Amino acid sequence: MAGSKNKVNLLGHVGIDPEIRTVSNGNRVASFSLATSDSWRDSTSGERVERTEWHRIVVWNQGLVKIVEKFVAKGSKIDLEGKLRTRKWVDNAGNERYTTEIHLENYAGELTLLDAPSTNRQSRREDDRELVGAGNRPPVDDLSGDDIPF
Amino acid sequence: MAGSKNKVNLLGHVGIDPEIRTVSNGNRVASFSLATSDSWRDSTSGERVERTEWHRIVVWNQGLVKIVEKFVAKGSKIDLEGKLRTRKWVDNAGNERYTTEIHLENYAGELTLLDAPSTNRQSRREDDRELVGAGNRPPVDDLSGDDIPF
Amino acid sequence: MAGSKNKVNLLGHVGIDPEIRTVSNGNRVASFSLATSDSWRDSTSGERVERTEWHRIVVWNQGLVKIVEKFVAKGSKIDLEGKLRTRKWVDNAGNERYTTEIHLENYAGELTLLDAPSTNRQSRREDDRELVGAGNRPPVDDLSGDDIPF
Amino acid sequence: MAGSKNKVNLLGHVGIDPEIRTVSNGNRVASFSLATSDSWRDSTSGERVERTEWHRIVVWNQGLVKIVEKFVAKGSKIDLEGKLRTRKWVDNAGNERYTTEIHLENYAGELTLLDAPSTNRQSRREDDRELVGAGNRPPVDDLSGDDIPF
DNA sequence: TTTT
DNA sequence: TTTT
Repeated sequence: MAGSKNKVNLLGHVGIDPEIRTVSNGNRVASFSLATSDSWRDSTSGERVERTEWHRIVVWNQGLVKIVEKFVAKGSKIDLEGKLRTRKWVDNAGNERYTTEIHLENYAGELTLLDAPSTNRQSRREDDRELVGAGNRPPVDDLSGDDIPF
Repeated sequence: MAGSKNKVNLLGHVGIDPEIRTVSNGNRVASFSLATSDSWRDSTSGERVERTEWHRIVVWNQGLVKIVEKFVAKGSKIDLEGKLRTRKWVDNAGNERYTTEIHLENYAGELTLLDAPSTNRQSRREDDRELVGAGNRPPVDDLSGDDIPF
Repeated sequence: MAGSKNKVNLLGHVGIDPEIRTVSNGNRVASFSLATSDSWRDSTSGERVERTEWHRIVVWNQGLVKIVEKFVAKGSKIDLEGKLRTRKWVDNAGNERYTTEIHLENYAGELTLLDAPSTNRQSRREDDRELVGAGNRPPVDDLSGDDIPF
Repeated sequence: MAGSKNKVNLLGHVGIDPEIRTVSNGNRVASFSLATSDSWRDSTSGERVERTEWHRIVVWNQGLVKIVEKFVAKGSKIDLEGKLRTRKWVDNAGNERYTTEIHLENYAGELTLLDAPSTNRQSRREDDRELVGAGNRPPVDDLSGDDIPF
């Protein structure tokens, strides 16, 4: 309504079981990576080339979090609609960094399940936990309810 | 067609006069930043809050580059459709970084001009040039024609 | 969510001041026509051709109805997102007919105002009323609340 | 580009094997019906209600016609993007009628196959032919190349 | 990290 | 006329 529009529509495969956290206002937030792929014929070699693009998905809508929890797992094929959001964070060396994510805030038509995952949500959440403290990754937001826009 | 989809639709204002470069295969590439804004009522204070989101746009389609050159300038209101692409680059300190951009590769319906810019493309390209070598910014691609997918 | 998707995105000009009616459950419904245009170069004559397409818009969301009432008029440029719905009706001769409309049911991101209308909603509702009983037009729905899906 | 936009995105199931015709300029055109479904909880009875919406799809792009011919059949699940077009025709009684269709004119990203059809294009074209001359249906276009906009 |  |  603000004379502005910010929409992303992706259809692809989920790369890993979704991670679900609880933020300070008590809401739960689901996040996962989604792969889409482009393919084209190389103009010089004439051969078929394929490139995979990975997208970071963050689900804020509480109804959708429940659906993700129940039905989305590694390998799931889904169609989703969200908005782009670039977050600033500081890495271990004190450098400012930016990570662009796709945020799902509304319920209506933002997530379409296109097939059942191979392993129906028998999540490897335990294994994943190993990764959480690790490395130089963008931290997950732990915003208080105050400044969450949805 | 590959059972996959990667589409972004943005409507907003251009933040700076587009920069146009020539890449090694002779093609020209236009890039600029686009602002979209979200507004919502804060749940605790009840006050109206607004946040601006900046997006990095990269135009590969040669027909669209011409249109950008002629009609798009700082302040232009446009609607565009492209695809998400995250590029890896290395900053001055040798760290790997990632920048997510919106790429416009096709002509059909990917750019809609919604009003005339205030200063009709009297670009400040000279001033901009100062910035090019500078800082810790993601470098522009200078891909050879071989690995450009469009 | 039902493994199905039905979305329309139009950007164009409003052809006539919106008509607002009250349906039997007390809700108000706004409707108007929107024009979009295509242009292309004719392959044989080489001349530029343009065609205007008219779309019938029906706004069910109560918040959007208020916005339409205040800000949308003949000549307004808007971007909207809705879903296709084909309604069956019977004309004066007793023949079954079908009319396809774009329905706006949700608030989020379904209507973007792109400029102020020339005549800021000084509606010609009186004149329009003449047309209501007339002719062989698709009747407006006067559904009870029971079978309205939103 | 013309300051206008007309896009439809549907994801659903194909209702019948596509029909492919050759028009006067030698091009082939594929057409079929696609079903999408909406479901919601009735506000008075509290029961789940579902409604199916049928869409008439017309494929003009020659590359897409080949893909439809090979891979799309009754029951196929597909995602498509096209534009709305309302055609006027005259029924047997001499009355003007209108039919709204979704036209696919461009190749890029307009058709995504989401699963294999049950009966892999063993079309019932013979049976379908019975229907062709029949009834009070909107006639298929047999436009000369001159006035086809794509 | 996904999938075809 | 499809599908879940």
